[in-house]
Amino acid sequence: MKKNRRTCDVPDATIHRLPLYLEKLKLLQAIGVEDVSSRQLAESLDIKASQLRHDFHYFGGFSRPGRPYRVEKLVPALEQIIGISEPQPTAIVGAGHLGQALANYQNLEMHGFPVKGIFDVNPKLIGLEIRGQPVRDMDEIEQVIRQERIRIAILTVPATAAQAVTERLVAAGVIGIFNFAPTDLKVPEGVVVRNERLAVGIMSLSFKVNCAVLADEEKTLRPED
Amino acid sequence: MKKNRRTCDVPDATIHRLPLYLEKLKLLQAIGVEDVSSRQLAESLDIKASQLRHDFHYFGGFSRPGRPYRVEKLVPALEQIIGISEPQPTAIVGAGHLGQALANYQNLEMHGFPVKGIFDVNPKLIGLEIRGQPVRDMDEIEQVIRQERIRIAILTVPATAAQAVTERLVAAGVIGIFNFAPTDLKVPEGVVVRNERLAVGIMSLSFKVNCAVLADEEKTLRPED
DNA sequence: GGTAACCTGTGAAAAACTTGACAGAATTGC
DNA sequence: GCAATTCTGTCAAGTTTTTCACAGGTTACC
Repeated sequence: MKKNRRTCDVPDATIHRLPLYLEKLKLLQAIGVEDVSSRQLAESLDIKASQLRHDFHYFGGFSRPGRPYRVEKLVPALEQIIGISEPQPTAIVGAGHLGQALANYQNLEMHGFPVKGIFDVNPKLIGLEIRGQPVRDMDEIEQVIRQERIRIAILTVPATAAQAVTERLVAAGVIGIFNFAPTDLKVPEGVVVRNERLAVGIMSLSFKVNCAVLADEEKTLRPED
Repeated sequence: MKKNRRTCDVPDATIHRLPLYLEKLKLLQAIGVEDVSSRQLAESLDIKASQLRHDFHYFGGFSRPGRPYRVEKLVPALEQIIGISEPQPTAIVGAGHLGQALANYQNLEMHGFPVKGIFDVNPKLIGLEIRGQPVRDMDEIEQVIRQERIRIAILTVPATAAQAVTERLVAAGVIGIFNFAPTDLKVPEGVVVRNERLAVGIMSLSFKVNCAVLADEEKTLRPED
């Protein structure tokens, strides 16, 4: 039991670094780099090599000891760990400005999340084509989710609609929700939600900016320190 | 010295929770709630009350002991800590799909970040009006930043342009950058960058989804556990 | 006025995460 | 073949963050 669960018993902090590793490795792969040591990779990401090795250690077997990592092996290994060895068909629910922007964001597909359905309730948006996909009526959502075997949905609907839409998504088989609506979602066990609050992001930036300003003012006032 | 620095010597984890507290408190304020205890507020955010009190303790003086927090006091206190007592004029650089989506996102202004300039190099976009603001030529960026005293910029340009644009922004006086370009920025000391990588977000979601699926499969295979 | 019910601030304990240190493996140069 | 170098896996130490526990303040009710 323990052994099989291994890949999941990983700290959040590590999980958030895995995509960074993968991105950097893909970049290296693209320019033809074959080997990379923990030190090189860590330095380029501005973290400690020991941390990187520690992270990889949760999964193990990425390299023979004594030799650097092989980019060619590491990329598919990380892809499998992250769950994108196979493309993960993805739905975008809510075709407002943000939904459209994400649907246009070609990197989504490049990273393993091809958009297989875009949905909205607004008749004015239905039928609009975005990168080859039509915006569909919400009525079709269950059918498309089942047909395309969509497990991940990106939620860009207004906060007021978010919970109701979530319930439809979950009922139809979605088990991962990337939530851009500024509200918390209640989901049954086994369904994963990741909240992406842009307002929260810019506010924490603002806090740090404010601190930097205060520190600077202080320095100016008392240069003797 | 120490005393004045107090508000900045705060763990990152706490910083990221401050906006959540503020948001929830504003919601409470809107429905007329006057008092809120650490337990109530914490529960609604799905964290421990002790953590909330500990977070507030970094700043101190939010309440008289023995009595719950006053929403009316807490909201402006948090706004000041976060640095949005006064609206923070903000620029959006890059008026592609994402830039436009953010410019349309009225919550930005509601949260204290009025958009005072939208910029792009693409002549087809220049002149387009978004919520009362025209998309301006990048040539005007220095002038507008100085005139509007913009300190925070949202960067939604392609990765290839990001570093060059950053340098112009910093030279003109921007000290906080909310970076949506999938690349790391080099900035001088005193300038704060927050990277918002959508691809990273969806990949960590995918990892957890994948784990949930594996755990589920395992349970199905060996129900005796 | 006294007691019970809440409440926060605070410091200490516990848990989680990061970093340092080093054993042992592979390679390179001689 | 051997020494020097470079590398990972691993565990222990160090640091940070979260949680617990409780002292002391306030109110409400009897």
